[in-house]
Amino acid sequence: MLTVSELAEAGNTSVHTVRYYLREGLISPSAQGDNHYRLFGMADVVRLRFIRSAKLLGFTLADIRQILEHAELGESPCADVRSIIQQRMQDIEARIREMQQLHARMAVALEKWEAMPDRTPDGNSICHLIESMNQGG
Amino acid sequence: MLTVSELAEAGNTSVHTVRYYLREGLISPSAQGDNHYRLFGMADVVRLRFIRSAKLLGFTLADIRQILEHAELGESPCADVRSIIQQRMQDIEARIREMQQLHARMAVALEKWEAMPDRTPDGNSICHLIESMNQGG
DNA sequence: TCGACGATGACGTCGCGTCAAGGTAA
DNA sequence: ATTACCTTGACGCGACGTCATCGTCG
Repeated sequence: MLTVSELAEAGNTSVHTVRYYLREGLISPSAQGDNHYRLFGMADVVRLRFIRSAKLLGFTLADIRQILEHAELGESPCADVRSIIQQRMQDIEARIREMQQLHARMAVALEKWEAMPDRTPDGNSICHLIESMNQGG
Repeated sequence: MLTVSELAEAGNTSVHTVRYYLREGLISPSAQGDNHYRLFGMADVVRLRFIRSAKLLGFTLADIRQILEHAELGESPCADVRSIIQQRMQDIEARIREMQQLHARMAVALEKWEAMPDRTPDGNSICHLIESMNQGG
């Protein structure tokens, strides 16, 4: 039987993550020692590794919880898994596009600012560099 | 003099955002009515619009706080502004790369899974689709 | 009188990390 | 006795959104 830190090591993660998953009910100890220590077996290692693999593949913990619940009922979670990851891929694509647009705005600003002299703030503007982006683009 | 909601409208944002900035001390009311209402003038509108513009350019609120503090001391924040945005651009680039790598892993997984049949979980694996990614790539 | 607005305050988001105060193992 | 580990619990992050409860305006 493994302790929390041993389980964390076996699952290639941190004790904080393991404790968080315990709090959230994603994993639960297979046994309790007389000393109140939580103890885990190989099934728990398999489960933790599954959770970590799924996270690395882009599933959220809410996704993983749903998959685990299906699996515990003896149902195949495969259909869920395939449809969830398609949704997550679309999420990621949208976020990448947003960040690329932001990056483009930043590049435009920086290029414009490099040719502008420094100035102290006055009553009309706080930082003329930033305020210049409102009209100019 | 403007109320919170009027200020929010003038700054093209929400009352929640304005109240958050008030809590954080990024803006503060120019006056108080007898009724405890917070009242704002045109200088506050300028300040709020500045904050919103800077956010849209990719500055964090901590960045903006620093810029505002320099500006309030009468110093030019231009050097700060230019160096901060370069840092934020690097941050964004790193995050975009991470998300692109994640997206690539997801695409590989999905393609592999489309050819795999559904299966119910057993003692060895919770979801063979996800566990197949550990060894296979 | 009533609905839209104002105020303060606490809690949720996501996935942990950090810190505190204490008990236990070797 | 020391040190590293275990426990529970609360709080921090970023930038707000949401909900609750209350007072105020028109």
